[in-house]
Amino acid sequence: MARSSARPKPRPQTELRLGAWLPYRLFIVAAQIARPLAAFYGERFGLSQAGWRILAAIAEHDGASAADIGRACALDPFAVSRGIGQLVALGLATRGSAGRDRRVARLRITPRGRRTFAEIAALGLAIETDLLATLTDAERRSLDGMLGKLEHASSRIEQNGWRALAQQAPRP
Amino acid sequence: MARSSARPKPRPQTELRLGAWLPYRLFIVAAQIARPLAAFYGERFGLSQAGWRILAAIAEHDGASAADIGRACALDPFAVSRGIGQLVALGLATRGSAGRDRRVARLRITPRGRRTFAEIAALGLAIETDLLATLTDAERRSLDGMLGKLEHASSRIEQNGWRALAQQAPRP
DNA sequence: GCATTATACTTGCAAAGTGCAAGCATCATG
DNA sequence: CATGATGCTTGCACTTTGCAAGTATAATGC
Repeated sequence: MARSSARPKPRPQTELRLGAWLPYRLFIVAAQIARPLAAFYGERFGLSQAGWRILAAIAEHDGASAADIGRACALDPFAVSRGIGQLVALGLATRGSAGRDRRVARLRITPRGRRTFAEIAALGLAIETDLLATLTDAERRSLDGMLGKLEHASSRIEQNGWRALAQQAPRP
Repeated sequence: MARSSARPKPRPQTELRLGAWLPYRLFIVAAQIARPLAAFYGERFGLSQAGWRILAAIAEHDGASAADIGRACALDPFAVSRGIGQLVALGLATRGSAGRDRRVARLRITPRGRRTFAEIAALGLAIETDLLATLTDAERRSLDGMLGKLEHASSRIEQNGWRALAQQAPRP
């Protein structure tokens, strides 16, 4: 534990207050945004969250494999497979075969899928614009870099698991 | 992507790329943090996410009612009731009755609950410290205000529902 | 006072989601 | 061409969630 002398360096908070705890605050924002959007694509198109994410992924990378998609939208192979099934059943995507290796799926978005995506994306962008509008210019400029760092750090945390964290946690 | 021109208006992004879309990025960070912590309190204490949140809430506001807790940690009454049941079953909290109105529950944390909370909180704070350590001083200073604004904006978005957003979304 | 309505929380059950073992088809290797 | 690896899918048990209905208590109206 690094204790710095003169200035208040990275605050070494000693108690955890839920409402002030960074992971909780991030979770709340993410959840509050996700719910109305999920209500929209759920009611309107019968899509699950996985379905929407995969649709966005193939809208961007048409012809991707299931593994590609899993990487692009942080879903495990089971969730990807089921989400694809949903998209195919709804007529928003088609399963094809990549030429060389016939094990890998080639996911193609249909015209209907593209229209559906555009409709959800419009709402999604409206939400993003709305959120960004509450920030100052300076905040908007710093947001991207901060999120990048947080993504990287949280990815590392997840990778290492809680046992690694238990080391650096002060003994209770 | 970020273009500094003469017109510094909020960028009107026209396409949605999942990996660059603010709600998705927030979700990923929140999920990547939540998973290892949930694995910890799940394996070690048999707590669910709701259980952990409620435990944190009563550690901070001992003697709160179920409704208070719901407000404090963004859970609906059903989830609160079940979470409390879990905490009581694990011996981490007790259900009592508030004097005046015997409908409202008075949730008290037990000594065991407090020790459990301290142990999880230690990990939680280690995670937070870890995350904050990747940011610059300036970023850390602006983070709190930004999260406050995002919390407020996302709360409003959820309150209004998707129908309100559909108005301001560009027609697809 | 006593019926009616409202509040605070709980319970039960069905639907949806998740995790994981096992399966199938295909490809790569010795 | 047998063996094992890979990419994806399916089945099944388990958990979580959403919601209707239930219980107990309090407040309100007549």
